Amino acid sequence: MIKVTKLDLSPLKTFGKTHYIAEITEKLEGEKVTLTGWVYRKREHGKLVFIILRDGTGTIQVTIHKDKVDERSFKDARKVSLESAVKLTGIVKRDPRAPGGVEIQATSFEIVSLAEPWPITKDAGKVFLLDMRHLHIRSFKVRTILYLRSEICRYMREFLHKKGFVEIHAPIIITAACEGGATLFPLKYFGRKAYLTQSAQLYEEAAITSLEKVYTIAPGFRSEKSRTRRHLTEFWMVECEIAFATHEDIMKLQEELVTYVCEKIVEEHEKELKEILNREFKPPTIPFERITYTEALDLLREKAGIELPWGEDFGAEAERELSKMFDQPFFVTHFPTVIRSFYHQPDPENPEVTLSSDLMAPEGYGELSSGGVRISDYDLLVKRIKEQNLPLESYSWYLDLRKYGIPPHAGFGIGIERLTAWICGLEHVRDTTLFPRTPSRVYP
RNA sequence: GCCGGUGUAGCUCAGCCCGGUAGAGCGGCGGGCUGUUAACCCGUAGGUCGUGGGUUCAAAUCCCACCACCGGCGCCA
Repeated sequence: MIKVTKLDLSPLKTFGKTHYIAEITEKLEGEKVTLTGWVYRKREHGKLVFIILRDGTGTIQVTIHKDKVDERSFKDARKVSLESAVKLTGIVKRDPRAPGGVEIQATSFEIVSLAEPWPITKDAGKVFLLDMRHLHIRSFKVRTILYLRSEICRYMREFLHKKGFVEIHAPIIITAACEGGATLFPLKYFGRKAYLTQSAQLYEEAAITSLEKVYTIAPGFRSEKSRTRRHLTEFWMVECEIAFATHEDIMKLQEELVTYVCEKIVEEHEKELKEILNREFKPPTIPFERITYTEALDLLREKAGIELPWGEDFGAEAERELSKMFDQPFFVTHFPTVIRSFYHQPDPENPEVTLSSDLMAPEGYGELSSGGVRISDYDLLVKRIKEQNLPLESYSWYLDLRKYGIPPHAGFGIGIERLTAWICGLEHVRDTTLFPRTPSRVYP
């Protein structure tokens, strides 16, 4: 039997129910309870019908004997189809034959909403399940992932508020690229060109001059035909930006944040992780190892036989191999200036590299976050924008910030789907989303 | 955008090489069963074989084109 953990079930009970399934224990033996939910399994045995009832908190076996309920209840129980919404009343009974040792012996049973034959069967393939995503999200596996994603976000907010961060909401509709290179989704905006944002970062850089430490949990959009298990066209990030911060400051913050989230997940949800997602997960310990980009190239050459010229970004294989060399998250720092976005601050000691870092997950999961120090100097920023052939006029307000007292500042963005996929041990980031968006899928 | 693969019943697939009346399992529907654990037993319905063209007496099968999707690469969170 499945039971969720750490969910406060007391505050809201509706529709006449007396309990949620997770609350039904041996201690309630003999008590009369009313439950609502969905038919998860059904087995008919003539005068006896077994129903495994599911609600948002778990499952429990219900027995409906012909002789112990009224005629209409028994008729409903025989007729009811999988995933129909139902309401029932019965007595809690201990019975070793029941899964979990406790069952409900129904005294009445009522169909609230009769379902058509359920299209999802044990043979369903992954494409079909995505087509049926609106129905498949009822499964315990999907439910658990979506729930843990919610918890991951809650823990991130919890942590950031403890650290004095202010949550802001940056615009989703924008007029210019946040970074060069990546393609934006265009849209019509009353006769003008506008786009969907790919990052809140530039707006956060404005916000820190008011609120000092800000973060946002928001979607980003990339119109790239990426066909990988790490990309979606619509994805969510937690992005932090801090005034008067150094590169080391944001790396420390990231390792504390990620560790906090992982510890809380294991502390409060290890059972679901193990039993439903089959995931053995150990929270990382601080500090995370830091290696420079140049050291990473050496490691790849020595340990994986992958030879990359200095100044070239890691490919998928290199990133995966590097990721497998560690057993907990680690930072790769000081990426070459030529492969980083225009806003990254070059290292004053060696302008060939930037004060930037990617946080990498172990086990082949690869990049979780990307961050660094932003350029505060007006002239340098103009130079970098020109070097990357970006339209200067698009960035005029962003450049303007550099004229009006912007301090040294730094920030980072963590991919929520990637973090969730790593913690839950999933193969594909799309499995962490309610309705994934990929180049080939905008429906359902 | 590039490389590889797949497309046949509601679902998962076989049949294709070697052309000759379209198959299985699961699910559905009808019936039976008072202890099942994604029960079991009996019966039954269900198909423009991705689309278009070609070869042939005959095409799911051979040829050509196109489309859709999957896996990987590139791009990145």
